[in-house]
Amino acid sequence: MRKPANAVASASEPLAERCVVEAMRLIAERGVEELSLREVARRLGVSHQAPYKHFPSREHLLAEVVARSFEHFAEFLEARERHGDPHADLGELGLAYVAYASEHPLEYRLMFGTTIPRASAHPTMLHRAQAAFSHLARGIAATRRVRETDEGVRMDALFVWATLHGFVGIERSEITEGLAFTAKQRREALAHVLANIGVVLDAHGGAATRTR
Amino acid sequence: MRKPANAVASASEPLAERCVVEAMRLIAERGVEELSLREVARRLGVSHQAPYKHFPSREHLLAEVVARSFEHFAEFLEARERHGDPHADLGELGLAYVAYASEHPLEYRLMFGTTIPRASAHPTMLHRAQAAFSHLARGIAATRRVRETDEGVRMDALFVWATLHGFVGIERSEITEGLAFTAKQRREALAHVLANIGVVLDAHGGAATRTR
DNA sequence: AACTTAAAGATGACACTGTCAACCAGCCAT
DNA sequence: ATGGCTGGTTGACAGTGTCATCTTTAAGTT
Repeated sequence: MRKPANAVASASEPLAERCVVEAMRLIAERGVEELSLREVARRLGVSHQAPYKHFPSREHLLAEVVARSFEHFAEFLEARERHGDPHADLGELGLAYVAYASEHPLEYRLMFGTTIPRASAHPTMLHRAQAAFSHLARGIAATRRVRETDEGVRMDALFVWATLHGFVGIERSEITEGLAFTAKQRREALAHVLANIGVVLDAHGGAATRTR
Repeated sequence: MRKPANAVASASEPLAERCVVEAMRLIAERGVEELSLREVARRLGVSHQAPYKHFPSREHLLAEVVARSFEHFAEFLEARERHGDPHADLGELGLAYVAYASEHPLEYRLMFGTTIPRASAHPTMLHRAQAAFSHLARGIAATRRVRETDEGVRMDALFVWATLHGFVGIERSEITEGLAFTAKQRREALAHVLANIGVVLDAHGGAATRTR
């Protein structure tokens, strides 16, 4: 139904796919602001108008790239944990979240930092985000004796997500660099934030994640 | 030393000031992506190159606008609280933070959502951000018997900031709309997040903020 | 087999952008 | 008076997204 994620953009691939791959590469090289349909076409050795046969506008191509990033993100989260113990799994999930943001800053910034594509216009993107959220809610619910749809679980999931998201967002925005935090302190900050999350989950549910 | 913040951009103002004001207006109207130095110049009835005498590039003008937003933000936070009780003040600070993001979404998004201007290149912007941060740290320190520069206070300030920032970021990004949260639940979510912050601060310092 | 049709791609044009270069009016200090 | 600096103008250039208009090529239909 879909091409495998590790497919290489060879000349035999359909142009739409090659456009997406090349766009991601271009963003990785020069940043999302520098993404240009013409440059994509140029690198693909194709006329500057060819991509328009597959994407109505630059924004639509960007939205497709963002959707891919969400997919990649979900796969990344899925690939971790599985320790058997729900509490440890939840801790691993938090670490994986931050690790992804740290290892793939471009894609993370694409997903949460890009204001260009209005989410409501691209439903598949929302669907992917929803999947990631219920992943988290499931992890929290597993540490208690309640369902994933439990009100408290959903509230706490929102809290955890907000905290992690906010942390990487602030760290990414280079503002902390102007705040006289050393590199060591920033690493400690992550541990501190995760520990605080543990405190909250501990207070609301069963014993929470251990920190390190 | 500085023009009053509510100054109107009349023709008698220096051009640099008028550029900033008009840029903010333009961003409010059409979004940050549509900001164009030429359009600013056009609306000011001045040549398209005139703004370049005051701002080396488009990015520098944007950085100045962001710096103003930080200033506005700090003033907004400063205008609240003052109840006498440090704990209540801290709670008010949290509410004010979220209120600002809700009432001035454009400026908030400018401050934290704009990836365009690399922060390190614009020191005044960083300085303003630092001021906002120490405001928060001061609020937390006031509830304990330690200084604003205390390590634990700074870590907790970072945590609080991250949580609030992440919350408004997620709420703003329309992702929650795809998550089947009702409007009432989202209001409750704010209270829940603030309460969780209170739990953490409570665990680390003196008795923390009350919720509602 | 001949003809129709629609898609995929190529060319060219237009309005718009940021930015570089050169030029010009004052003004202030020497 | 004159030379330089500051703030302003005009003109040009390379890029960009996007619209309109071909050309080719492949798939169907009769």
